[in-house]
Amino acid sequence: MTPAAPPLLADDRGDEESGSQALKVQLRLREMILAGELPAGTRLTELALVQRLGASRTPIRTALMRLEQEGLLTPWRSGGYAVQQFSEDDVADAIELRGSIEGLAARHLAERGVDEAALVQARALLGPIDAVLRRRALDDAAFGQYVRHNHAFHAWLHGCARSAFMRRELDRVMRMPFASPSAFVLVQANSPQARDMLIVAQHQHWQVLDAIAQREGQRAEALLREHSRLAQHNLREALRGQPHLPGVGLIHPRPAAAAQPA
Amino acid sequence: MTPAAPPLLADDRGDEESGSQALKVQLRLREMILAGELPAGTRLTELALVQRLGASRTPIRTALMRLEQEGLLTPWRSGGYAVQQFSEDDVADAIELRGSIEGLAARHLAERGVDEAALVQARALLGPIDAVLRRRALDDAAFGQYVRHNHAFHAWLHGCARSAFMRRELDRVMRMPFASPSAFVLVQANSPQARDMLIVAQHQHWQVLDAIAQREGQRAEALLREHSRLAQHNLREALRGQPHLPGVGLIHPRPAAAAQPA
DNA sequence: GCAGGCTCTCTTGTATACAGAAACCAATTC
DNA sequence: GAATTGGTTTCTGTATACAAGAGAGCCTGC
Repeated sequence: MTPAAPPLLADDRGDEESGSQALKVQLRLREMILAGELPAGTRLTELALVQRLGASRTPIRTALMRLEQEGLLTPWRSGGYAVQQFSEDDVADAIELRGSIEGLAARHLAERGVDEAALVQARALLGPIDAVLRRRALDDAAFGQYVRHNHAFHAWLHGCARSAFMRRELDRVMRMPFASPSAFVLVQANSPQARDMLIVAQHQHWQVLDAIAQREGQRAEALLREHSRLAQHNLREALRGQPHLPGVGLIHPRPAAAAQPA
Repeated sequence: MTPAAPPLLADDRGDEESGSQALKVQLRLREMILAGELPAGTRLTELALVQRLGASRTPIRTALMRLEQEGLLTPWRSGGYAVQQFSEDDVADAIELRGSIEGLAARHLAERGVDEAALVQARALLGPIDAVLRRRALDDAAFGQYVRHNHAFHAWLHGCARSAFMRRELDRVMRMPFASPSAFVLVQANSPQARDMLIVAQHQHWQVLDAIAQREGQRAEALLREHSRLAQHNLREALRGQPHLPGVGLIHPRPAAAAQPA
């Protein structure tokens, strides 16, 4: 489909060969989970992972704790972890929560004001998206570019928060499984409405920026909440249409969750 | 002041003698940090903690990772951790974020409706607060009771969320340093306005419940956002008046943060 | 035939040894 | 006197051995 990275989740800097064992295990495990190699509900025991991944228990333990914090693993009643099972409600709530928090951040920005330099910077981030969308038909590369620039715009918004706390939380919310601003964008890359949806999204981007510049806090907040509803739509499409995409297998359409004994 | 637990943060079930080493270390470290025994910016090395706390490196490592996730520790550039430094903006944003997320949850409840049984349960939680506040003058025990019941009411709200994801996030937000619904309530326990503030807060509790019952989502959300502003007020009072309270020493009044070379 | 208890195994929790990397200090040289 | 460079120290990252707890399965007794 696209070059390399699975675009459903924000990729932390292209998977490098280097890095600590713990990081390698963390990335590999995440990959395995999202690829469906480890289905939801699977119990993960440290010893089994030692054999399977070739690292010792210590870095594996570290990686497991990180992935639990990330939300991909859930604690097992008697220690250890299992692959998290997501309901459709889980993902919908995650997306709405992301919209809420980003909306809060945008309202802050509007109410407190931002310097012209930051606005110029943001406009420079939206420009390339306009350029990409100017074409009538979009290929996979174009969608990849959209995802990348979209990510950069949201990252700009996050970076403008006044407190380190808020920046951390916004970062967290963007890393949540399936709640990333670009989640499921590629789902219907080849559908006829795909381009139209990006057109709408980009329009919202510009309006958010305008609201911030005009210091219309309420409007900025409402816009970002609405913005996240596009992701909701994409999620529903992904579940109905193409349940084979990476990560979608973790989402159980109807029942909340049943396989977790604790 | 009050019986045992430091009421600034949500206490996870009164500190038990039992439990794993990792848990004991985690609780002890948190206590030391909030007591000011480990001032903001202090670097924590594993080996030093081995000597100081008597546990081995493994559970100490675990506890440090947990406390980082909790937000009390921040990563040090070359591995390890330092005690997190909070700016006033950090705490203000944390409180507002809590209000936003709780507001979102309350709106969901109102829009989707809750069964009568849950409402009865909630009213049963607010009753005791009414009883406590009926007295003209409140002693420390009364404030302690308020904190406990207040916590229970917010926990009820959180427990009603439809998705496990939302419940997890609400739990998280209540555990964030200084953002707990009862944070800083005891700050001015002996001030003349203290009781009045609790009266207002309790009024808001009832209105939230009413809004949910009437399925007025927007009203429920606005009420909980406003509700969190009481905590904002208490925070400011705490910083101005009594900077010796547990945990307040971690909050640096003006500058965002300077001591973190990360 | 069923229930209770025992044992055995599997898994995590804990302790510790070893290696590599980074920071610090001091000495030496320009 | 300042800067650089070398060694030394300290710290985390990793591997692994040991212990304790839970759970399953089996055996025995009723």
